[in-house]
Amino acid sequence: MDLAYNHQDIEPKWQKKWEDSHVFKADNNSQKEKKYVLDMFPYPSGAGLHVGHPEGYTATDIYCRYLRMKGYEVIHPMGWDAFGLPAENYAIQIGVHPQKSIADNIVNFTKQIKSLGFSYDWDREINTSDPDYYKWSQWFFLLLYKNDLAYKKKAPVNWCESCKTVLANEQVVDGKCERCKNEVIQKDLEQWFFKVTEYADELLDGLDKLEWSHALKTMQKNWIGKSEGAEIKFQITNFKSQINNKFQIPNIKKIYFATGNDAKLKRVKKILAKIAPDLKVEKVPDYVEVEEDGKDAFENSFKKVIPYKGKYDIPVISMDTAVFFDGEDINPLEPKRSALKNIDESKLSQEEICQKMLDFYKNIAQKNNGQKEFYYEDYWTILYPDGIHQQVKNKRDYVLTREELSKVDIYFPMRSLYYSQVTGKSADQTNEEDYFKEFENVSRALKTLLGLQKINPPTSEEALGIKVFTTRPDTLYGATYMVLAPEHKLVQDSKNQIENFTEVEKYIDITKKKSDLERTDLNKNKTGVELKGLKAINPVNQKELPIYISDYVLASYGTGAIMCVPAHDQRDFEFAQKFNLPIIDVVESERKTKVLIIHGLGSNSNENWFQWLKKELEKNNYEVIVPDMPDSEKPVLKIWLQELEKIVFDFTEEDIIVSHSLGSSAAMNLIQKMNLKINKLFLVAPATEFLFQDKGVRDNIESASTEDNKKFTKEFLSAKIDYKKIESNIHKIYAYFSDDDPYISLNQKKDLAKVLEADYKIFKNKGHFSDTCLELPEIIPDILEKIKAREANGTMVNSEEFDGLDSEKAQIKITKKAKGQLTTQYKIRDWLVSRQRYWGTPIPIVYCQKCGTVPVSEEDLPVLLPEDVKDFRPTGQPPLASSKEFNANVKCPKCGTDAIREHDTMDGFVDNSWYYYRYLDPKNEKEFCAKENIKKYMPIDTYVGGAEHAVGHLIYSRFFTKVLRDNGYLPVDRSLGEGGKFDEPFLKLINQGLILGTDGQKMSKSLGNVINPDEIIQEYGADSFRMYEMFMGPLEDSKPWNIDGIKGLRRFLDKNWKYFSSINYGDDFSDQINSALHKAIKKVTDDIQNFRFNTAISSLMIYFKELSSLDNPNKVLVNSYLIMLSTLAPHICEEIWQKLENSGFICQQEWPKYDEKLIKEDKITLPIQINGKLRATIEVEIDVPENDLKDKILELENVQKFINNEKIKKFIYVKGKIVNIVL
RNA sequence: GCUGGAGUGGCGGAAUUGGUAUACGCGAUGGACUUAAAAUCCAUUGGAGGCAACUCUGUGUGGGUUCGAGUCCCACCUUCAGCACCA
Repeated sequence: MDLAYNHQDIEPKWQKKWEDSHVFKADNNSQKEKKYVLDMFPYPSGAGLHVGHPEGYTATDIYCRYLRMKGYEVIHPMGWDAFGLPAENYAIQIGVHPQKSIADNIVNFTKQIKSLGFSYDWDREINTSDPDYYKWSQWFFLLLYKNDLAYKKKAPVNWCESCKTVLANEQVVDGKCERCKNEVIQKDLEQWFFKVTEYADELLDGLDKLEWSHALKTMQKNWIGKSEGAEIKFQITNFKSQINNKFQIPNIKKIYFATGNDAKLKRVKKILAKIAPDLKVEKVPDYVEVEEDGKDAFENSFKKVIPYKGKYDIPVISMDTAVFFDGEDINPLEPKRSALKNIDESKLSQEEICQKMLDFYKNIAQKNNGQKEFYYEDYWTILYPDGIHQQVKNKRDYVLTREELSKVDIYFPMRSLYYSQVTGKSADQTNEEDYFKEFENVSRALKTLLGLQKINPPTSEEALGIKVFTTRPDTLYGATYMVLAPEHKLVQDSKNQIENFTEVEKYIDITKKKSDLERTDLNKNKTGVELKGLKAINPVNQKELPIYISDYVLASYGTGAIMCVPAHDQRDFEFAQKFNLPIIDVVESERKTKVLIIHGLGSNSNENWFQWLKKELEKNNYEVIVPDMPDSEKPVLKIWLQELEKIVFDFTEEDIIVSHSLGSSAAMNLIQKMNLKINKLFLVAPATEFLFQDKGVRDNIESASTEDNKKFTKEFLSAKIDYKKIESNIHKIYAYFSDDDPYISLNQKKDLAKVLEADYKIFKNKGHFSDTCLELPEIIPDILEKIKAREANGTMVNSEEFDGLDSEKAQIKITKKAKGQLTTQYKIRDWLVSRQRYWGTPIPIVYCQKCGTVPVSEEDLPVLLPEDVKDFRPTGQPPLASSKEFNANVKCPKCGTDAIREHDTMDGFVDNSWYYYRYLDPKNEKEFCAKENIKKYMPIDTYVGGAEHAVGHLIYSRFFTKVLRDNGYLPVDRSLGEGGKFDEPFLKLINQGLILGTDGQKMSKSLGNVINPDEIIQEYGADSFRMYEMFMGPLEDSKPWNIDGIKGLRRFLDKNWKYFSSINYGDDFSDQINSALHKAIKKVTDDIQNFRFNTAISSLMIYFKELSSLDNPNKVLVNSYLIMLSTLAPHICEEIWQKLENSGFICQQEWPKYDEKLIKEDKITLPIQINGKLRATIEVEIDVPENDLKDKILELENVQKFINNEKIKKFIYVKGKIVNIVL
């Protein structure tokens, strides 16, 4: 055997041998139990591998090698997340095509990764930028599209007019473009989204069953951001809706309206004339009224329509007008005919009838197990130019089931087209003015109809008004105004109603220009504009509320509008202060606010204005404490503070301290010492250390005080005060001075007020606020002044019949009264997947003149990314628009006419949301992955990667997996019992920590502290490198790189090499070393299973130290050890294994087992404590009984010494652990 | 501001979950080998005191629970990460 350990020979040699023998190949047909261990695949950047990458890879590699030895079929693949911006930016900079640069980078990465000896199954390598791969990314897009989970909508983006491009948030600096310094605007652009929000609740609940770190789970929880609350609608007074939106109608030129009712026709025509003047609306010429004779007629007509749907591909539109049951009309607008006919409707408002109807309806649905829903249907068809029509009408007693409804393309309620929700009358009887009041509903329905989009049926409650979401419906009586997001639809819709619209528009413009940073940076400084001319009505007390717009309300959360309760919400409070809006308390604390009054030198509780103030405040329900301070003629600060601490120990941020003269100094010392956090501090003629900075004042004190006074005052005031701390602990400080105060100069007043940021008042002729000052009325409003919102729960006040109720209990009751609904809101947004970039997966959509947005059919996938794009620079057009190849010969998959391709590509996160499925079947041309392979290997048992993907990749992947589940692509999971489907891709997830630079900072090019692994592997070898990275500390922690550390591990391997070069298998064996071996096996096995490699290594070192004292060690002692070590340092162990003339690969050996009996020691060193301090130890049998032990211990010299003839109170003996003698 | 982590020698970090604090490694100091250096081997290494046996002290700070606390509870300080007007 060679004397020198030469890693440069050994490592490549074994890497080749492993590869040639396919030892790490995962067999899809294996009968062994599987383990899927996955690393987050890297983006192959030009910079190459960085010491952070191999940390996670080494951990999984050790774990996989262990699992294989344990007899599992381990799948452990590697691939490339190759699409992404850096390659494209590189292309812009250097001019190398991304295809080329990525291919080069992959070669380099592969070389680097392979040099570390990882046990990947390279046959499964994937590359997301490979057409064979992204074909299936496109397939996923179509899957989502089919499920209504992919949609296109306008979204605001940062747009630079001069560069003609979308900018990322980081590229916007001070509201200006980073490059050209032009102003950046918020522009609405059509973007593709994935509806992650649909699964928000499930993504949240699913977290519970995952073995992820607590930190990561809470991160996802926060990101999803569920909050429970209520949706409440505020009606708007004097609102006249304006028609100011003209819709683009791309592919419908004429509509036939099938009706016998001329009033309806007239109404529709009128609306369409305004929103789509070019569209022709006609009555179906050969229209025949269908008899109103019940179910059969409707069903027949319904059936007649369906074939047309297939034949001409006509969208069939169904409209709900009322709810029916068993032939009984329960249309609330026609109550006489309804199921509610026995209710005396004359006493009920329309809304109340609606509520009754809804309850009635829910009741029925419940009786039917929710299976059936009941709709009364009117029926429409719309026709393409010169197309065919069919129409069914007015089947008043038909019960339409959900299945039937599903045959219809578009469904939406359109009651308002027929019945006015304002007047309750039918179309024929409603005058035009009333009916335009409902324009909102009607035009929306028509817009949907003409745009051929599916929408959710609006609820019957959704008439005019502002809907808000609130988590505090209990505070509804305290709402004093409303705020809309500047982007709120109502603002534009009520343009003509708003008297100050120019001002409003200006504000909207300004907020559009604000970058996100600006919007949040200035978040204390609230801005906004009132919408003059509009008022909202509080649904519980009918009070009129002003409406504002402000950018502190986000359009993208909740309903984009809020009710504002300044008394109980800090943000609303700040806004209300600024705009002078009323603040009404509706939730009161159960505890009285406390006020402590501290008197000054030589004074007491009865003097001056204190008792007066006490009485005044008690009238206002405050609890006032005025203590007599001890020895007030000769005050000692320490003693005062002791007294005061007893009083303020339970003070909260609600409470107040009023202090006078020397008492102010005591108050500040008290606050500082106790770190007391209170609401307000009043400093009345405060005597502080400032006093002595002015000679004039010093003289004044000299002359006015007795000798005793002087001495004590000086002492009292000499304590240092940390004004900054006091200022930060108190919400507001008030300072009162008098112009003729003999002790305090004007300068001090200013200095003190400034340093404390206090509100200060200067009174006339109040002296030192002592003898002459009997009352101080000015203090009352300051004490009563509200300076922050009280957000806690409590008891209801000012809330009519709810007064006295617990605020939490009032939530549901008040919501009910407001006719609101309990709802849930999420912070998570739909996932914007469009990128106006080249290097990504093309979105498989075409736009057809006739058919609109059409998905590319599956058999035409992949839509290839063209190679003839030369210029990647953003020009306003996405790069794909400039490709000839890409845009030639595009036909509509539906009608075959010319069409235009979607030019945006997809976010790279789409590609990597499903890659772990592709590994299971990387070459499959028919499916993204064969079902049986999913069944064999999913879900992933262990997933290791960086925490930076906590909320992106990990949420999106979970989302994709849930979509697959809902579409039947996931097989039953054995571990979840019969019929159980797995729907979480990553059961256990481990985030490796960062490896920091030697300076303890994050590695970055600019800091020049990046460590290149190549050189280190070159010098010390992959085995040393792997072991060092694992030995640095817990995998999940961040820790700095230290080159000296690796030397220690190299030293350890050198010692191993040297030792195993010098020995032969022999007979050296003892119970002691055998016990050590079994201990090591147990520890290493446990540690590897729990990814605690640092301690595994340390126990191997400890064992090796013992082993290496044997000249001819027993074979088991050596081989068990080598097998364990080989997971960490595979190359050197293979080499030693071979040199010791063992057969086969060490990586294919069986993992050693341990015997619990051999680990147990019969003798231990028992520590002996006296009064909890270690005083002696004793060698004993492990389970020696107390009786045998006690005397022995008491005889020990050191024990005797410490007991020192004292009585033993207690003798505690924990078997096998410790003895503690209590004296 | 909110949420979640983390604070242990000169450094990276251990501590069987409440039972001898500082395992293992690095560094440092002393010694051996060497003409010398490197490498290697041996010894020492939390702080203070003592010739020594040994004693006191010590896990961010201050309290508490316990026979016993790095570990549990309360408050605070520092630090890292994520979110950030989410109604």
